[in-house]
Amino acid sequence: MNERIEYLKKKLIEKKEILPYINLNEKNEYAGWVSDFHIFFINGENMKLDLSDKSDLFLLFVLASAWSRSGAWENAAFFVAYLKYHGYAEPEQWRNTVFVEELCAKRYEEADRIYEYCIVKKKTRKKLAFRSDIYDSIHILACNWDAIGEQLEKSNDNNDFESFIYFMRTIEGLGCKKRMLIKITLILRELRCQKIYQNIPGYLCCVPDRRVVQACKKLNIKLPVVQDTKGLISASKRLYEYFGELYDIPPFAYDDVMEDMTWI
DNA sequence: CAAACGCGGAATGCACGCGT
DNA sequence: ACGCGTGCATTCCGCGTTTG
Repeated sequence: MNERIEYLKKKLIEKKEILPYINLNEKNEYAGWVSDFHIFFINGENMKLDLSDKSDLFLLFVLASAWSRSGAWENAAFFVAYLKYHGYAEPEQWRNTVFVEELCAKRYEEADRIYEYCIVKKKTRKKLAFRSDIYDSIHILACNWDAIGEQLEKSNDNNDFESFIYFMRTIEGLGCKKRMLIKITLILRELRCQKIYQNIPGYLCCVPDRRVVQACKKLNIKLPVVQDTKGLISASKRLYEYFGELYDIPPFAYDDVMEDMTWI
């Protein structure tokens, strides 16, 4: 393994306090993105998802679907905070199409009001937007919620989470074009980080998004191109070989961590 | 000759500036 | 204040090209 990769890992750990999305535990393993959103509600509570809680688990899937869309990542993060704060996190609610339409109709004002109850250290952007098409996706998630839960249990019992990835791929309407792809491993990563299921292997938990792919090019890591489930699994496997319990975070953070590197 | 690769663009909804 | 056009962001996919 080349020294640039070791340097990146070392720097990442050094900068973990500065870069808010790097949530590491005391062993310097990744604690998961949803373990801390770095958003505080006005009642003093910290925005996070406890995945042993049923409705928080639902919100993890909502986040993954919202993140499968284009647009600034803050939009998806604050959208989930909005749902959590208002208690809009029950699959039963989202199966009701009237509820979905009503919420979708007031998405502009709700996005504008977010900073009335969400406090952040540093505002990364002033304007937030809740995409209209994710509301339908949440409805689809809610309608498939029982089957998703069964598939999770089955995968854990059979020690086969690849079939969970394939299953998620069969659901239409959760992603950018049609179906969710690379954010499926994000779901598994968060579940593994919070130790909700015992049999999720680490190599199914790395997310080869655009940022990660570009950093890997700079690091001379040959990442398989992700265009289907098979490619996703092999890319995730490769990332895990290099970064282990830090998953995809080092290449994700590449630009932020290596900005002061002078010896490329 | 099938499988893997990789580029470019479709898809989608919002941001932003401009003119009226 | 409002509508319009252009550009942005990101994922996912089609299809031609390379590779073993």
